[in-house]
Amino acid sequence: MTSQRKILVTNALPYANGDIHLGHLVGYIQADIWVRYQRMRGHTVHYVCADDTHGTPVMLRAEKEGLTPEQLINRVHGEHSRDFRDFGVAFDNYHSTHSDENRWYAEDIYTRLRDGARLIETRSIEQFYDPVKEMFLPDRFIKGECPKCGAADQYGDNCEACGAAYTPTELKNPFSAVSGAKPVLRTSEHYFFRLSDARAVEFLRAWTQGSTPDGTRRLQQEAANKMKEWLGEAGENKLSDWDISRDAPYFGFEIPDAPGKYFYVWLDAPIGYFASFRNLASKRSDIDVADFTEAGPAAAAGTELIHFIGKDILYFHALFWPAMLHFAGYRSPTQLCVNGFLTVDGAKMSKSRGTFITARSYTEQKLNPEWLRYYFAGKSNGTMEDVDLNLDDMIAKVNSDLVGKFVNIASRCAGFIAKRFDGRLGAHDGALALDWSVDDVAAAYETRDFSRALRRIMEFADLANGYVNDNKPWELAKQEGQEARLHVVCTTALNIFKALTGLLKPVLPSLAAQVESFLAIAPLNWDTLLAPLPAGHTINTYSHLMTRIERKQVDALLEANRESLAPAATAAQPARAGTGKDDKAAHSEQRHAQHQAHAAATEAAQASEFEPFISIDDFGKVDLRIAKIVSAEHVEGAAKLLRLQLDIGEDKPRQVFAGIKSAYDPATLVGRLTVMVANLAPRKMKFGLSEGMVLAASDTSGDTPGLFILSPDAGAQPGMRVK
RNA sequence: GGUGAUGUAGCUCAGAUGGUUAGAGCGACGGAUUCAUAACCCGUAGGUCGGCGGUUCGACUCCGCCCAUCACCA
Repeated sequence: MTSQRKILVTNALPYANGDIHLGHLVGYIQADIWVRYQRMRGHTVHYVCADDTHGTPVMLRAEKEGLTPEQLINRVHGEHSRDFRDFGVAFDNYHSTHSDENRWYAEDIYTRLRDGARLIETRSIEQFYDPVKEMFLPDRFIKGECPKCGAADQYGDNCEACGAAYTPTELKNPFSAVSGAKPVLRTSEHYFFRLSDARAVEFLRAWTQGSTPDGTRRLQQEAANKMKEWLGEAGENKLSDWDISRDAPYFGFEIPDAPGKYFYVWLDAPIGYFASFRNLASKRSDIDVADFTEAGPAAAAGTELIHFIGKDILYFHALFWPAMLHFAGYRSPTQLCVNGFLTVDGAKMSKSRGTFITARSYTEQKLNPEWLRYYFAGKSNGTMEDVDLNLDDMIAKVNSDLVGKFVNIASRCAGFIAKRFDGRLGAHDGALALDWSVDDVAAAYETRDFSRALRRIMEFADLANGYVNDNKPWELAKQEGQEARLHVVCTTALNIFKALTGLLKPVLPSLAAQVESFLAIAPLNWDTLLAPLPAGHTINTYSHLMTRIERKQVDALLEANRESLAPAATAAQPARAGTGKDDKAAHSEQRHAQHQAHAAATEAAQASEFEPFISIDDFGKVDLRIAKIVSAEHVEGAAKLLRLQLDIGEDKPRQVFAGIKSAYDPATLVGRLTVMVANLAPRKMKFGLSEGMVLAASDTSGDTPGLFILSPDAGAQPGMRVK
């Protein structure tokens, strides 16, 4: 650690479709803090990112807005750049995957994989094609009825009603979410990266479990375990080849020697790291790109490549990406730093609750970005655990730590220095040497356990306030002959304040800059932060460094992000027609932003209160019957199910599995009358055939617990039709 | 359904390799203080460490089962 490190740090590329929100910022802020810390230690860090611009969702969204994809991604690039800048996320370069550099790298890596490692092959696959729109449809753009449970309006990859996974070709009555047309099966030649090749599997097994040169794990323990799961035991081969091509029309790069075939967006997305870096190097004279990107030179130069990503895209960064690089002769990543998702007040971000908070709304509501940086840092411990944004906690934490403790030190001493000593500092109190052991703060920063770092730093802050309290400068100021002592006490407190500022600087760069200006000092680094300022040094006039968060500001923020139920309902409508915001999710359900956006869309659909009208004929299709519960019993091995035998006036009772175990003791159910759907398609379950469904009420939002089955009034008989 | 993670005071979280009365910050309450945007300082109360069982002289810490939450996979 004594020698100077040379590190290329990247953040996951946000997709050029949609705003940056607080969920994104968790990972960016963590990376930015780490980068700033490394620089304070004197290491060389190049910190790059870019917009991820390719793929069907961007193409369709641009079309919908009447723009070319280039126009759309240019606009979004501006928005994203500004959002990151506002939150102090200071990339050296923020580029785009739709760039010459990226095309060059994508083609180079591809051809090396094809001609060198011979890991590319083509295969014919059958895929749904939209004859109206004249394009092949990604899984998420095909909807239909679930082949397992028959639920309507399900996506092409899995059913949200029963959770079943399947391929789009298994859907019943499929339709294109783009045009509504009935898709037809068409054969197309696709290009595959042969991840299942023994060389790739062997390489990944070693790579994922490996360590960085200084001995830390390349992947966090949890991530490494997950990879073991995906890779399987030695000898096993659980990886399948990766389809890296898409047919025209597609917004992306055409594959060399393959007219009409385009690189799948996830092929060129991580390559964007290199593209952005190369673009940076083209503007600077001090960077040798090969030292960071090519296997031989990188090893010789001892450079590091560190990716900060969300756990949703671990798969891409721990399997495809390192394998692509390695077998194309590029250097593979040194380390992956994986962060969890953001929840707000313990729940997924929600548009109806206003907790799907965009970066822009945060700054527009005049909240201080460093509040959020401090709070996120306090919740970051270097693991893949989800981070919860508890708004009340954030208010308390920021107000108490930053304003009450930290800023207060300067605030309570600066006046004396200005008024009594003309802004000149005195001697430092020998009784309070700044011989703090900041090594554990350093170690905490290094391992991205920012929460631990902040705890230690706040202990130092308590020390300072205790010192001021014990020495009572306000009394010294009134006493004859205590001028010198007053001078020492206030100077010492400000020296402590300076040290604290240095320690907090990676987290609070803007506040630190204000303090550096106030104290009239050069930018703080790790080696200078503890040294007391020399006696006689003149500081500037103190002005308030940070205000408190007020509850009403947070409420206004939530209000600004809240989608009322009415718009949420209308938003859900076009989603059914396939032109709504679910487009976003189509890019890849694995993606962080999309993942959360999709969760919000789902939630919005649920919050939409009622489904659109159906006709009486539609209702007539549902055969509801009064059923008598003949028997009820637990099902061995099932967590939620009860096995019911229901008499509906037929020869023999129907067997139905009902997910009501949590709410009902089987013994109390026997003999009861309830209502069942008698013509629901039978469903084969692990425990046997389920021949219907009993009706039960519950609050789908989960706010009100409980599950309540229906009962008819007295007099109803088993088998009676309900309508 | 499978796999993994998590479950510690009202809230947010710490608690190496098992060992006397389980910690911090915030909040609450009481006191002190007035330099500081009611901040700061001192103190008090609060937890059967998700539940049950096991291993052990001894478990929050190890093992098993169960419950809850979350994630991934199917």
